[in-house]
Parts: sequence; structure tokens; C-alpha cells
Amino acid sequence: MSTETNIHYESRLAKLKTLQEKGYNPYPYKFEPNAFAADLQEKYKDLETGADTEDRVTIAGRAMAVRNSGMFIDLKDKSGKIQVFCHKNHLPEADLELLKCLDVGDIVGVSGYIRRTPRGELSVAAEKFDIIAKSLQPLPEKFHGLTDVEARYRQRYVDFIMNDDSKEIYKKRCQITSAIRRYFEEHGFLEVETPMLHPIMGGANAKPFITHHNALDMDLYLRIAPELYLKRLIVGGFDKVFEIGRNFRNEGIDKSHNPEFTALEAYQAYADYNTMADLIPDLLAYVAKSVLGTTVVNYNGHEIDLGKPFARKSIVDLVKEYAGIDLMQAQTVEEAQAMAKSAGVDASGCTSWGKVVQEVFDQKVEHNLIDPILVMDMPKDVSPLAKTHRSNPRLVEHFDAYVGGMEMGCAYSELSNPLEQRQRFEAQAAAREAGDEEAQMFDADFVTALENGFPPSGGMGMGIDRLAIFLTGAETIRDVIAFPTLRKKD
RNA sequence: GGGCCCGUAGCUCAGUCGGUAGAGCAUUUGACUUUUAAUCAAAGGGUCAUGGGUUCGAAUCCCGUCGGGCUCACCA
Repeated sequence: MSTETNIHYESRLAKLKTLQEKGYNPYPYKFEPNAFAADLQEKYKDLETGADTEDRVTIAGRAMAVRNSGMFIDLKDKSGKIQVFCHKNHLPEADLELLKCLDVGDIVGVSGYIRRTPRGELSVAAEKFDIIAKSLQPLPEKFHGLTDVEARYRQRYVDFIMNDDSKEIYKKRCQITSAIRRYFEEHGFLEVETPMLHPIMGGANAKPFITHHNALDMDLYLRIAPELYLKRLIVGGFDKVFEIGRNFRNEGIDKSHNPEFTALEAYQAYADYNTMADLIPDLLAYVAKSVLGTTVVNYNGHEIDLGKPFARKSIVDLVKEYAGIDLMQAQTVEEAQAMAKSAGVDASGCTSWGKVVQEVFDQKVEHNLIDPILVMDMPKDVSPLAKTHRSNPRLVEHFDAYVGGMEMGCAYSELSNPLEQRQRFEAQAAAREAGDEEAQMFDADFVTALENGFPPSGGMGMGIDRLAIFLTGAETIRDVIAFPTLRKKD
């Protein structure tokens, strides 16, 4: 961990003072480059070794390496890297003096002409050199870089400076969000914002963060999902809406879970989950194509083509296929648990038929779902906000989308009957009463909203961080979040 | 939260059986000057995460605490 008292800091501070004593400001207001490293590398890729040009450019970036006492500087800007060549023959005396105060990590601005050195390195031969941000902290060693996992996340800016992979993954993640926005806007959806402070938590089963509003003297939950508010907008006549935003869940942290994560939810009136079953694969293919340039994704050694139609199978059929038991034959929890046991799954903790189905699915099926698939028709009791299945009252019209063995998103035919919604909430409240901390709370105003007339609608949700993991091949959710949650250091 | 493992210089890492704290890069000084992890010479840099214990003596052994990793549970 860097401190303010190490020898590097002292040395850099002394150089900063030297600069200031000379009347030089190493923290100017503005500097305008007119070229970027990657563009220059491309434009001059055929320039012969040893050749000079008359072409003059101004570039700016971080000095990543300094050789021969400043004669050669590797400059890195947002686009890439280019060498700066500082020779006394082309540089004013004052600028040569500046080089004595240059450290690796400083941000510099350089004007000069393009040449390719005899060793074949495209360079800007400096005719004007400036330090435009003096860095007081040493950069990690150039060869190994910053590899300490903790340091990488605690000082993510250093990680991004040193590790191009980290930067590339985060950049792609941002492009994914952008592509999702574009997709929905192109399809007539309105991007909306709904509260993150909820008086009643709803829309998902999860443990919440609780905070307090002083003036109202009221506890509030950081939202676990925006669903119930987005549906209120559908009632209000916004027929196609989507929201991209943070959800907060007070649960464990691991490779695929961060306490705050970004979710997409979209709702479309006069549609059902079949509409969403068409939309989700289309969306995923669009995003992959936008960000990766192809629908074919290599993930964990598997080649997955998001451009092909997604399989659709019911969860009960999948359980039958992978666990060899037909849970539709079980009428009670006990029968279902017995069947689960015969398939080697301990479902003794499950309090309902649906939870047994879910448990067997989690243990026997989920990890096998590498190719994209929509797992259709969930048990009713695990999904209190979806419409009862039109052909089976034990199920709801709810599917989960799996890609690469990860649950990527879900969709429902949204429950629109206020009376049924009230009953489902009552069942959840009873489960909550019985000790199920994650059962949903009764939201009376939401029921009132439905009583005002909620059109038949399809809705979907997707975890953007997980999608980013899948599309970038990131090893952990921390790599697709700029500043992942960490324990306080002190 | 449970189990296992880790924490030594700014960074990347050695440190044997418990016996004076090490290297490379980085820094400083000097040399060199069309280098590519530039090179050469020299110097400086440490509360060995932290607090206790055992011991003549602890980076090393034991216990607590803090932080991290893996994993299980919970979960998207």
C-alpha cells in the first residue's frame, strides 16, 4: 500500500518543488492533444525504419517508462502507446531541464514530428515537452505490474493504469450497458427512473439494506428490485418502459455476487412472456454483436452462439431429463421430497412443492445448461408476481434465461389480477411470518395500482454484471465493476 | 457466517532447522547516450499486517485481532 512517507513520494515532491521554484506549473488548466497513439500507430504503420516525416502532432498521456534519462519515454493515452523521443538537438534548453524532474507515472504533453527510430519504434520526436500532471505516487514495477488482488481493487485507478486487461473488461462492460439502452430505445421503450429508497421492499426475494430518513423519521429499504414501481408506470400508461440501475442485496459476496449490482428490467404492455422469450435472445445477440462484433462467444472453453435460436424447455421437463424424476407426479411436498431423495437430492428443507422442484433443478440441472436455454414455467409458489400458467394451475408463466451455465435473466407474463396478487402476497406474508426472511412483503399500494387496471404485460429482468462476465470472460464480478465492495481497511 | 490458505522494501518475490533482513525492478548519485524490462558503478530504503505468548534469542513456533484469497452456505 502506498504511503505518503515513502522515499518515492519524497523524491517526487522534491522535483515538484524544483519545478515550482522555476516558475513552472506542473498542474496546468488545459492541454489539447490533436492525435492519439493508436491512430498514429495505424496511420504510420508503413513508415520505414529510420525515416523522419514533416508531420507534426501534439499528444498527451502518462509516461509509463523512461529510458536513457528521459531520451525515450513510453507514452500511454486512452487509445494505446507511442514512444516519445527527446533529443537535445530538437528540444529547447528549458524543456530539457524539465526532463530532469520527470518520473514514471507523470502525465506529459508533447508536440513534435513523427519518425520511426532505427530500432523500428514509431516515435514523436519532441520539439515541445511539458509535464502536465506531476504524479507523487510510484507506479508498480513495469514488468510484473500490479498483481496483488487486494491492491488492484482497493486502488482500482492503479489497476486501470497498469493492466490493460482490467481496463478493456471495464470498457466492454460500459459498452454493454450502452448497447442495451440503444436496443430498447430502437424498439420504442422509454428509459425511466424509479425510487431506490423503498418504504416496502418488493419485486424479489432477498435480504435488504435498511437505512433511515431523518426528517420523515422513517426506515427505508435500498431497493432489491425496481419491478413494482415499473409496473405502476405501466398502470399509468407508459406502455413500454425499461430501467437500468443499481439493486442492493444484503447477502454474501463471491465471484458472481456484489452487494450492489446493476439490473435491467423492461416491461411491455399488451404482451406476455412469449413476447419476452423472443426479445431476450434478440437483445443478447444484439449486445454481443455491438460489443464483440460477433454473436459467437467463447466462455470457459465453450463456443456459444447467441445468434442461434434459444432452446425452450420447462423446468419440470429438465428435471425429468437430468435427474430422472417427474415431479409433476408428486402432489404434495412430501411426495416431491421423496422423489428428490431417490434422485440423490436432499430437499428436506423445502417447504413447498415448488421449492423442491427448484432445489433439484439447482443441484442436477443448472450447471449443465451451457448452450442458451429458456427454462420455462416455474412453480407458482416460488414466483408471486407472475401470471398463473394458462394450461397448468401449479405453474406460472415465468422463465429464466440461462447462458453458459449462468442465470442471466428472467421474464414473466406479469400477474395483472389484483385479487390474485393480493392472495399471493398473503401467502408470502404467511411464509414470512413462518420465518422465511426472504418471502416478499405485502405491498398494499401495489395491489391498489393493479386494481386501477394493469394491462396484460410481459416483463423481463437481467443482471448486467453477469452478462458482462459472460461476454468479457471476466473471472469475477469484481472485474466488471469499477469499484467493487470491499471491507474497510482500517 | 463455517473450513482451508495467505500478509516480508513503492512493486514482484526469496528467506533452509528459531540465530545480525535478502534479490530484481523502482529511488538517489555518477557514467554512458538512438534505447526497447536500456546498460555500467555505487548508495539509500524494513514496526517482517497487528497485539500478546513461548524462548537466551521469533519474519520463522503458539494464541487473539485486522485485511485478503479459495471454498461451502445464502443469493442474481
